[in-house]
Amino acid sequence: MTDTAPGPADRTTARRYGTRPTMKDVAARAGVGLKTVSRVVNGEPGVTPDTERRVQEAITALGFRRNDSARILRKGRTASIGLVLEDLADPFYGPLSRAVEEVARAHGALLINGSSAEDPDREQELVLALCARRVDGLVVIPAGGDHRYLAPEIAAGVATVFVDRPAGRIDADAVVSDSFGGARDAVAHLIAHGHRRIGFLGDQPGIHTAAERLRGYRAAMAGAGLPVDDAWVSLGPTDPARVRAAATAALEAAEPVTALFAGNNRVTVTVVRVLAERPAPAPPVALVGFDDFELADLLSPAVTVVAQDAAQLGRTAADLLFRRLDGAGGEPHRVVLPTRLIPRGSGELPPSAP
Amino acid sequence: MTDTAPGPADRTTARRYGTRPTMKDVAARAGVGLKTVSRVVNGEPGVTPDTERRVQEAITALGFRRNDSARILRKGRTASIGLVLEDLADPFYGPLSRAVEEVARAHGALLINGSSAEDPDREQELVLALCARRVDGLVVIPAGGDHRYLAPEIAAGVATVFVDRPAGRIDADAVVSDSFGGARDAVAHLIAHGHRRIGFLGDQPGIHTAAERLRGYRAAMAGAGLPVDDAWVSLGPTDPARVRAAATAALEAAEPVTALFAGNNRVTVTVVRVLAERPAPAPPVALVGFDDFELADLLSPAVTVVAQDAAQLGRTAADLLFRRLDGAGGEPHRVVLPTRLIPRGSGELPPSAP
DNA sequence: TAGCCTCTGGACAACGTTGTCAGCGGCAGG
DNA sequence: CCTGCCGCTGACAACGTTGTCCAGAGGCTA
Repeated sequence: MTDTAPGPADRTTARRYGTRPTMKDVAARAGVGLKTVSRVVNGEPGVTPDTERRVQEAITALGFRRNDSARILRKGRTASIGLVLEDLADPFYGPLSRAVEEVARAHGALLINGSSAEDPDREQELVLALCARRVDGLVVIPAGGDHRYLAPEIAAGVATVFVDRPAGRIDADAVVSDSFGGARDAVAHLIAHGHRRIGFLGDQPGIHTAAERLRGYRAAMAGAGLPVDDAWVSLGPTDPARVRAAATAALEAAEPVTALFAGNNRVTVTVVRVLAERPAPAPPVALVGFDDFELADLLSPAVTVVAQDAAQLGRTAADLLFRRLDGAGGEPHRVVLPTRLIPRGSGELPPSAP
Repeated sequence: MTDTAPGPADRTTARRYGTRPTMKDVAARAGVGLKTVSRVVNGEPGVTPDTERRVQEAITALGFRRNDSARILRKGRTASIGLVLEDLADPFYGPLSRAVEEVARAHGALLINGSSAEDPDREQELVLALCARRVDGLVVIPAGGDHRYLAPEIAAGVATVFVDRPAGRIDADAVVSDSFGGARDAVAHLIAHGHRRIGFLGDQPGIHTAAERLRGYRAAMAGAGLPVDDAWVSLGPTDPARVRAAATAALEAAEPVTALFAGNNRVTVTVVRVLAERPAPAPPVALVGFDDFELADLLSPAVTVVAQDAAQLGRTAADLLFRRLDGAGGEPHRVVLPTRLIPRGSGELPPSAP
């Protein structure tokens, strides 16, 4: 079958379509040995300028490009790292991914990435596929809560750093934001502006950051001696329909909230929409969102947020990863990056009814 | 050196840290042949349930994971595609990248991506690195204007599809939006609302889409018999400082513009800021932006845009790529996706002075 | 019981590269 | 003139997997 494929007329260089020249071909054409070609390609010393020139000519004439799969197989290092995140299309992960890429690039590595879509099975599938590719290291934003499946890989030498959320049921490096503290600050900010009935709309409770932010919310409320009505709190998927329903429920509860704390940027955006769409006589509702987002300052009112630096998160994780790859040992690190409250107006609205 | 590394005490399974078990190890432990392990790992038929069980046990006991580098070397296909774009952190490219990833996933392929940062050299470096990895196909958002360096790769069988902008100086598949038509519609819309002095702020003129949008702008102006003042038009990098300066220049020209057409989402966002910051007595200025963006509808005024579907762009390109990989031949395709004008208010403001 | 067929399992080469090692000149010193 | 060394080059094995091919066991038929 392959032999019957039409090839170029030139018998001496006849190759099937899709078959690339190898160092052997280059060596034959240049009239040198295989290893000499390897030396030239890798810039190793010990090659006469004349020989080198002949090899270079053969390389360009044949359009040779070194096959890195073979190189990787031989050398054992792939010069690539894997990044598993939730959704590349989420504006929170774009900058994070880019930051990881830049660090990788500085270390001469390529980035292979995949979206888990917040599905633990898909996360595992992706991670193991990356391990099979023998990536040198992994940066993982966990979707699942159990990463014991990674233990053999880590033991085998795949450096792994978790970002945004810690690993589940194994001890591993992690770089996270201070979700608890940020959430507590956000809610305390609302309380300081006179609110007593504050709602919390968050991501799925299984997600570590969501749970931490809920904990921060409860801590702030408890700290101020305020009760929390079940109708004010809702955790779940961040699709607009669910968030809309949850926001509406909190706003129309028997004891309606006068302020909302949104657990991440997806939720915040939907809440902004809900608040903007309320019919005219509705009283203004205060809002603080976790995660900054573009144009938050140009909405009216501008949206007060607890900002975390996604790029910094990615950079820190990647730096840690490469330090591990360079041989840094020691116990797993847990790095916690601070968050920053940015008051812009929406969080400073007074409660509409006492 | 390697032999002096501390290893586990168990001599029978002693391996250097970082060395993984191979099929040979599994075969030895299970007491079967190498090929039998291969059969089990790949789910090939012809293995008794009992043998299969023994092999599976050995696999889990040793923590074996197939080395895909070796597999790739042997099989010739990598089941991975490369995506080279400008900046993963740009909200336009996130969804595009995700869409490409989903299509790749449906075909069992991984996605390796890299950001060119709009630097032609970096683009070439990335593309060639991906070719050396023997990706099966490439999706490229070109930064440079000359892709002749890719010709040997394409000839060697690397399927390549360009997205968002066509390839330069080679004939290749491309999937683009109708920049010219979209821009013409946008400007025509402003003209229909009474504007006669309309500015255009675009990306660098070397970028195909920027040039096309400029052409659309000029076509619409010429079509309405309107003159274009040089002070109204500015193309260049999209960093906020430059865009601010350009916008200010157009707004404070001898003949100030009453409307602005922004050439992409980065520019639009900065223009929105500039307009929002103008001191009170300043007359309102109409605005239409190329590219939709999140929350555009919630600004005041809401921003009228020419929307292009980034995800659709990516999906279409990836579909085309995999069709090529599945053997679809024929001349290079040029797919042009339509744009859609979404009136929201900012484009419908009347000119402030006749 | 001989012969044939099926089914399972294993030996071996090959993929394209790099590391090791040995050979072959030429040149300087004795 | 011989010895030893050095600079350049190439032969060969190995990396871990898969495809090809063959051997042996066992069951069936004649």
